[in-house]
Amino acid sequence: MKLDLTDLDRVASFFRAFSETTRLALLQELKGGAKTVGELVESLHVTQANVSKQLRILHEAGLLSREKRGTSVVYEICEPLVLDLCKIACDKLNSQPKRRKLSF
Amino acid sequence: MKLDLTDLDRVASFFRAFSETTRLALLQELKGGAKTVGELVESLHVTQANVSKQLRILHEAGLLSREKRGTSVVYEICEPLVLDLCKIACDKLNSQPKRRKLSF
DNA sequence: TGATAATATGCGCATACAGTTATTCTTGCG
DNA sequence: CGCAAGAATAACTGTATGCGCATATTATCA
Repeated sequence: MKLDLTDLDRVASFFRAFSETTRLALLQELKGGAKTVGELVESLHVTQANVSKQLRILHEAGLLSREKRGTSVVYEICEPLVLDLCKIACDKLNSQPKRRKLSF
Repeated sequence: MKLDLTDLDRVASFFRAFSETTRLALLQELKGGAKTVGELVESLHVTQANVSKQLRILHEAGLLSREKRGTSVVYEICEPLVLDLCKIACDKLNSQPKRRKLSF
C-alpha cells in the first residue's frame, strides 16, 4: 500500500516534531508525567518563550494535551506513540557503539 | 534513564531524516527492494540531482546502503527500523479519520 | 582515447524555522 | 479596579536546507 504525496506530507510533519533537540528534551521531561510550562522552563536551560513555542508545535502535532490550571498551563503526553518512539530511539542508541574521543 | 543533549541531538538527526516528503517517497520506493538512482528518478517526479542529494542524506543517516554496479549505483534499505517506522506511520494514518474536503 | 551514460556536486535562490527580546494576554488576588 | 505571575505572541535575526540548473566526476564501451 503506497501513500500519496498528501499522506507522505503528514507523515513528514509528524516526524518533524521529533527532529529538534529542544522538543525531544521537552518530551523526555514529560515522560515523567504532566508538567507546567514553568516547571519545564526550570528543568531545561531554555527560555520561557522558546519552551512555549515548542510546546505549541508538539501540541499542534497531536502529541501533547493542554490544560489551563489557574494562571498555569499543564502539558501532558497524549499520544502513546511518543513513548514507543522514545524507546525505539533509545534502543538504537544503545545498540550503537558510543562514539568516544580517541585522543587524550 | 535520561539522555544528555548530545544523545538527544543524535536522536533528532535520526528523525530529521524522516521529516521530508521526498525522502519518505524514496524510502517507500525502496521498501519494494533495492533500486538504482535512475529507477528512483523515473518512479518519482523529482530531478536526478535532488534524488541523489536526498539519497546521500539517507545514506549518511545510516538508513541506506550504497553499492556501485557499473555506472549505476544501487541503494537499499539497510536499517530495519525504517520498516518499523513506516508501519507505525501508516498505522497512525489509518487510525486517524481522513480529512476530506467538505465543499464540492 | 574519445564519446556516452549514470551519478554526484557546486552554486544560487527561496523558504522554513529555532531562538531571542520585548510585549501582550490571561488569570488570580489584594 | 490595579497589580503580579504565568504563558503566549509578535517582530526580528541568523542559520539550515530543499530545490533547480549547470557542471563535474566516474565508469563503460567503441
